[in-house]
Amino acid sequence: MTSSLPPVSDTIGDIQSLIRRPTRRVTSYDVASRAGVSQSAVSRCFKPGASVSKETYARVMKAAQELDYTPNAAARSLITRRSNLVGVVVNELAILHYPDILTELTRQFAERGVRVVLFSFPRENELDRTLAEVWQHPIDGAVVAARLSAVQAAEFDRRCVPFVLFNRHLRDQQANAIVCDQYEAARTMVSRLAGAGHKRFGLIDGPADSSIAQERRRGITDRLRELALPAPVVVAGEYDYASGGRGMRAIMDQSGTAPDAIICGNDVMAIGCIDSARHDFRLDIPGQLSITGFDGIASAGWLSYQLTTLRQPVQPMAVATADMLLGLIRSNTSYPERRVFSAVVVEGGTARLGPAV
Amino acid sequence: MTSSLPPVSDTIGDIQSLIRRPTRRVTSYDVASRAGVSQSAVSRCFKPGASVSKETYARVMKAAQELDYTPNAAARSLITRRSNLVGVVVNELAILHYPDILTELTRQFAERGVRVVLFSFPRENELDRTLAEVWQHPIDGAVVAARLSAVQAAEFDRRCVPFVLFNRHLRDQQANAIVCDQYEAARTMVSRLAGAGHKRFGLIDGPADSSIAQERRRGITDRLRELALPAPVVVAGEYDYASGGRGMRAIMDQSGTAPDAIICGNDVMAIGCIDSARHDFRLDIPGQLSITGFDGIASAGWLSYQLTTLRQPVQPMAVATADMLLGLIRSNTSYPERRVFSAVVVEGGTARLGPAV
DNA sequence: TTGTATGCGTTATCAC
DNA sequence: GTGATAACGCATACAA
Repeated sequence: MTSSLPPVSDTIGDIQSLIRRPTRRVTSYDVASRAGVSQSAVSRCFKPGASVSKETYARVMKAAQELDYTPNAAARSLITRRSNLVGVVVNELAILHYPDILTELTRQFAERGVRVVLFSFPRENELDRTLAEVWQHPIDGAVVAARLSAVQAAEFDRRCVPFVLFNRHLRDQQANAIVCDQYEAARTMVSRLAGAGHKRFGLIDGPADSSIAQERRRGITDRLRELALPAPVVVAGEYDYASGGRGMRAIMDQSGTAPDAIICGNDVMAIGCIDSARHDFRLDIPGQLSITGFDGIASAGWLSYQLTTLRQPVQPMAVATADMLLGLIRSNTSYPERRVFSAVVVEGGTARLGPAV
Repeated sequence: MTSSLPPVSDTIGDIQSLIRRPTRRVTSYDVASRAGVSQSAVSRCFKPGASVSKETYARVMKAAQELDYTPNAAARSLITRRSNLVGVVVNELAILHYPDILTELTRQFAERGVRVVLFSFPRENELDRTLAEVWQHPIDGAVVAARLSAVQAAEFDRRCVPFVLFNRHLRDQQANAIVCDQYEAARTMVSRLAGAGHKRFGLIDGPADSSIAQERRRGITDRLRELALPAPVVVAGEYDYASGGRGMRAIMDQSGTAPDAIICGNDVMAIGCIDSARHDFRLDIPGQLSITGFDGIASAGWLSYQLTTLRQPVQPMAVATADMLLGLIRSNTSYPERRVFSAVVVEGGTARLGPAV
């Protein structure tokens, strides 16, 4: 054991720990010399399907443990061209309002030996800056839950970074995507509400730059038209709690009276809408007014709300996302595919619904 | 331009995009030959404070843009020993119940040119497995929002991975940490409640393995004792919504009647507690019962709750965390320091409080 | 300022 | 099964 090797163990609370020693990193050579084998033997021991004899393996592992050796990730990925890291590009608001998605994606990737690097951006128009960051980091692929332009998508291809869109489409272009069918979900909700006799609808819409909001809105208006019901009163929202209350008041302002039902672009706004309907207008929900949301977040189930909503199957979608992205990374080929999941009606207590068809 | 260079541009929707070409990556050599300079010149152009002539820089950047060149992160970090990646080790539940922390940390690190790799774990006893993952990845440091044992902390030191504890302590040992003073916060809340005349207290405690819960509990019992008030009725909770309702019912079971005030280990449980108090027991909050929480999450402010709670200064804490960790990474030295922030009382509408001292 | 040469710590390709 | 040896793509010391 030469003196250039780092100490094997360290006393806890040692004075040395105050000043971090510029200790040389433990490399596979250190392990090799300690175990009395070649460096390549050490390398093989850390590769899953390699051919090493039992005893060599044992000696190497013993030495490795004594030295606290872990293969250098940078060196490894330099040669394997794999970092076992994937980027997740997502709006900050999405994390705050719907953390389930990030949590589930992280879990699914982790179960497959891959870690998530978070690229959150505050506003959709800062996406370019965020993407510039993405290229600087050693990721094998990316999950993109953001409105990607054709140019931005092309850059992923040029840089050979496979990606899967999460709940987004690419206009006029194929791309791998995992989506929940927002259009169908919206139509379903309208049908169920209409089935219970609701005729006059309000809509607290999501942000203009949200493609999800657009699809939900389109589904609502299309279905209402088919049912020969009047077009909804639409007011703008920003997906946050305050937007729900503002939207409720705006609808009352415009209509003078409450509609039969208000469909909100997401659960958080629906909750804000309920609170405003109850506190500001003393309305009985769902007696005088039905209110529904989209997403199926945890707080939608709280007793004070028991929101009637459409739950996105987050877990299956995350599984599909991880499988698809890792498939792309491993196979290197891509036949663009969209996997479409359906939302599930949560029959809460904030809306009168007709029977499921 | 030799044929081995990747194509500069690509037609969108091209059939080639269906089968991802195993194109060679663009390296600094490609840029160098295109710009007619040496590889090291290219390298220097991508280093902030390097000495390069205006024209060389311009030619290199032009070539780089034409080729879509980005320095290979793995190769760079192999030599610089920096990945510009930090790990965040955190419980999944924390993300779901309090996503603000992760969002704010990610934002603060991003503003400093560093990205976050997420290491979430489902249960505290799976931390070891998660830490094993941490060593496999090229991170420059870590934020640890988990109960670290002395052995686990020592491993960070041995592996020369600087870390900052977030809202945790290390028993009998110094470590860098950013914390919110939970003990003080708990005492403050008791004082304010006692100041309004509350005498009989209930506590819906956090999980046994949560050090935050322990401190909050200790603050509560200590302050009650000092005020010569009876010890609180304590029931266990798991930090989730259901625990709040269960806790409320358990307290009623044990006491037969409602106490004057129930302090909940976090906001989510407080919300569950409020819902149960109102729905199950028809209690007026805060008329018949005061209920308080901890954290200051977004939904605590919703009209249906307007929870009286203690807000953790998440943003300043995240700033401090980023500054401290990056300082440790850059300086390589460490004089263990704790930066302690105070929680702020949010005078909501779910508790009668005495005057602030 | 610029180019040459070297090394970072692995994995992969060979002979043996 | 094992050990030399050659990449991987960059940053940097040093010479020019």
